[in-house]
Amino acid sequence: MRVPQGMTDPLPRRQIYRLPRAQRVADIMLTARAVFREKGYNDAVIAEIAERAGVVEGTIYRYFAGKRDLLIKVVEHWYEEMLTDYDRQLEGIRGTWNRLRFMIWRHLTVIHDDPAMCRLIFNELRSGPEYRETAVFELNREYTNRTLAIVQDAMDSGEFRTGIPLRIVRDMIYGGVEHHIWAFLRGEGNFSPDESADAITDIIHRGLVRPGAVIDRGEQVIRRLEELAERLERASGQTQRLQNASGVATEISRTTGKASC
Amino acid sequence: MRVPQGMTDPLPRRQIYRLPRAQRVADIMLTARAVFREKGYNDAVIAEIAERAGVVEGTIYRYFAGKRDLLIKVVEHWYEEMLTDYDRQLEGIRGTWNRLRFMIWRHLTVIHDDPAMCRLIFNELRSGPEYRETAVFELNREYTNRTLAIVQDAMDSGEFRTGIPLRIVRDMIYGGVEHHIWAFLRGEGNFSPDESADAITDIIHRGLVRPGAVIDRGEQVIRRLEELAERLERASGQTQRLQNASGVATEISRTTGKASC
DNA sequence: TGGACATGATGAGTAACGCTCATTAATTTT
DNA sequence: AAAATTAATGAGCGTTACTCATCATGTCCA
Repeated sequence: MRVPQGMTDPLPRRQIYRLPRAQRVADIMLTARAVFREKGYNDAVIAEIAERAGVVEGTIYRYFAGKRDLLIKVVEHWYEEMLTDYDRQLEGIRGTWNRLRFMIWRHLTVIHDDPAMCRLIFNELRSGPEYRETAVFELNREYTNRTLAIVQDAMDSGEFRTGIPLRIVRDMIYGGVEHHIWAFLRGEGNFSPDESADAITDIIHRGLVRPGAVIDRGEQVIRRLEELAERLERASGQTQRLQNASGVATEISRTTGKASC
Repeated sequence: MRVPQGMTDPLPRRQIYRLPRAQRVADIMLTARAVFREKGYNDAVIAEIAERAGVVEGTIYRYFAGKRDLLIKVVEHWYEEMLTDYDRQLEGIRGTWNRLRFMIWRHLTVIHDDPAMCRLIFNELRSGPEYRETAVFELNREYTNRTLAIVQDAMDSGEFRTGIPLRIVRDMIYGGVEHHIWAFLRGEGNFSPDESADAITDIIHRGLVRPGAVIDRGEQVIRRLEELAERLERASGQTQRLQNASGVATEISRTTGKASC
């Protein structure tokens, strides 16, 4: 037998609070961020986000096109927040090595401070087919371009040698960092942003910097021999070329020997 | 009105073929590989794999613990296949630069030849929590260790400076490659394994090689000329020339050695 | 003050999908 | 030929992202 239809408790539905759109969106995004952080994208459940945000599932779909859209918005918001003050900090740093080091260190530090969020970006967001339409993509582009500008400046001034595509430099830096922090992102082990930044900057810098002001004669000879070898390799298949190349090598090496030191 | 229960067609169930376990597993894995390649992990549907393999969903779960397990088995199989002949190829290459270049080039080539499969590894498999228990993880370890052994050898011989953690070198190489091929994996644009390998090897090598001042210049010249000789030998494809090339190298080294400081 | 209106919020319902298991039938053993 | 074994089936279940008809609340205006 049920409770008779008295005045009391005809509708067990709880009080509904209506909030302005902006407030609701902010609430949901904050909760979603927390849940995504804790569970990752796949294991995060919309129902839980809804409950913790104090709404019902349908409400979320009123403001977000779907789970994926929610992820994107959450990450974009975090990313924009994260990039604040970036340029101002960089402005205060002089010297190619220091500036490069700062960019690398900053990147490492962001990851170190919020691995869960970075995991979302690296593992989930960036795999998706819509990544290029994302604000994160565009912001990231600008961000890495700032690093490349440092390299370009150094090339222009003669400090770095030219001929290395900037794209490769970018890949080595950011790819290297990413690979480096991979285990940490998975919760295995730790790393020091300072030490890692030193090591990575070191390799990159040495890989790009022009050898000592005076290029000795030996270096010149070797370079020309190497170019020659490349040409021979490309045109290889002909045995008779080898003979020739060896002959040339011998001849030049004599010069080198004399001129080195 | 239904068909009366005559002798004809009482069970519309099709003929069931029972295959030996190994055969079934192979069939399913082959089909699964195709579907995963076409759709990616998330969009691949077990029902489709079953249908295309000529079985029913339940059959797949008889041989695989779940969708994830199926992915892992499929990728492991591909990976093992892919690593065949690896060591034998490397054995035939001399000189630090060339050996490094080969490792990088090989990696790039694998990706270039089967991007869909690599996408599965990079985006899906490696994100999962069970990656470290995977055979792919272990194989990958060995694979990268071979690269690090090359670097270590160069450090031992004095060709590379020491003090840079090998881990960082590994990160720069493999992270750099990965970042480099990212757009390609997403189906945006292309890349040349040859050119990319040259550029990446170049930065890494220069980043690690000991500056001329420390090691004596003559030694450096000799080493690089020796590498040159090796390259020329390979380019010619003639074994008998080896004698000749070695002779030249020796001769040069004598000259250089005398002249160096 | 009260009724109309716009819209925030609800929650029951749907489709898709991974996965399970009792049942069926092909194959082997006795 | 019967019994035992086990590959294979397919109906069904639980979960989860997502939809939509309905309801409730705050606002505006007569």
